[in-house]
Amino acid sequence: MSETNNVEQMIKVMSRNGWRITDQRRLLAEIFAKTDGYLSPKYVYDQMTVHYPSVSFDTVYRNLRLLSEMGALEQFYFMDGGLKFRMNCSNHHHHHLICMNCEKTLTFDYCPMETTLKLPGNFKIINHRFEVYGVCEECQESS
Amino acid sequence: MSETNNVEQMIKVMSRNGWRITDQRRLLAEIFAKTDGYLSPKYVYDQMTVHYPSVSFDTVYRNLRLLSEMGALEQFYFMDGGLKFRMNCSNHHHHHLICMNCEKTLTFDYCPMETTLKLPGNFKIINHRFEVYGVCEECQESS
DNA sequence: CTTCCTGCAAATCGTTTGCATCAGT
DNA sequence: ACTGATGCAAACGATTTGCAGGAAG
Repeated sequence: MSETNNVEQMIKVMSRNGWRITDQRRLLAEIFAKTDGYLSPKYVYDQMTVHYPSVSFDTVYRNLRLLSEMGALEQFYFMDGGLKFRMNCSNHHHHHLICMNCEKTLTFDYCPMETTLKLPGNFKIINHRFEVYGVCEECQESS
Repeated sequence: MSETNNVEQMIKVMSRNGWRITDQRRLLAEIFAKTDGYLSPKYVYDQMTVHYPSVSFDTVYRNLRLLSEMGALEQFYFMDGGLKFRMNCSNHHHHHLICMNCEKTLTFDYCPMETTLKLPGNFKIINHRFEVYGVCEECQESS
């Protein structure tokens, strides 16, 4: 099944970059593999303590940062400025549709920069950000 | 001139909401009136200390927050998660083109949500965010 | 004169760092 | 055995809060 594949792929990325595969890192990979959507450091920490009560917050942070530096995770600041991480689907450009309640995240391919966009000034465009926020079907039902 | 108008308008908003007009708040209004673009709390604080060396950081924060709560300022988290404020042009929907060097900000009216946008899931759309980041003409020249 | 605003200091939150110990290779 | 990873505690930056004195209405 693909969850296991995702775990193995993340493990492989770490190995390839010369990292040691510790229990904490394997657990981290599993947590991200079984969730679609952005996770906060706190959520990841809470999940880890379930199976591994002695993990420390800084280990979570360290590994989250290292994993995003090597491209296995995507890093992202939410509308409220909070930092989140998710598995990287780096192979294609995309944007996100985010549930404001459960924070489940779906990707979609439409990109406003692909249209001929008339922008003011003579900026050299470098980057852009486009996200849609809403409430997903399940969260609408359960309210 | 319009800078003065903007100051008077912000002062009026504060008065109308039953706030006292202190020197610090007048100065705050002047700083925002003479700058287009997003300002960080630190920048605002530095500007205030120029004419008012004894202001404290928490007064700046308090007033920035109060001014955005009553709608005179717009609040915004940048790509790097940093908090910024700017005068509110609330009368029309718009998005921003932001210089990554000097952080000057231009507004533009194009909105990707106005097109017929095919999104996955059955989300109830509530909000969206679209920003373009680049380098403005002046900053391109001076590099 | 009353109430709100300010400035100080201290608290808080999220994140990072230094260091001694521990575990993967 | 060697080196990198962990956990602890402490540092850190950004923001918020409690409180006593000071200024706006």
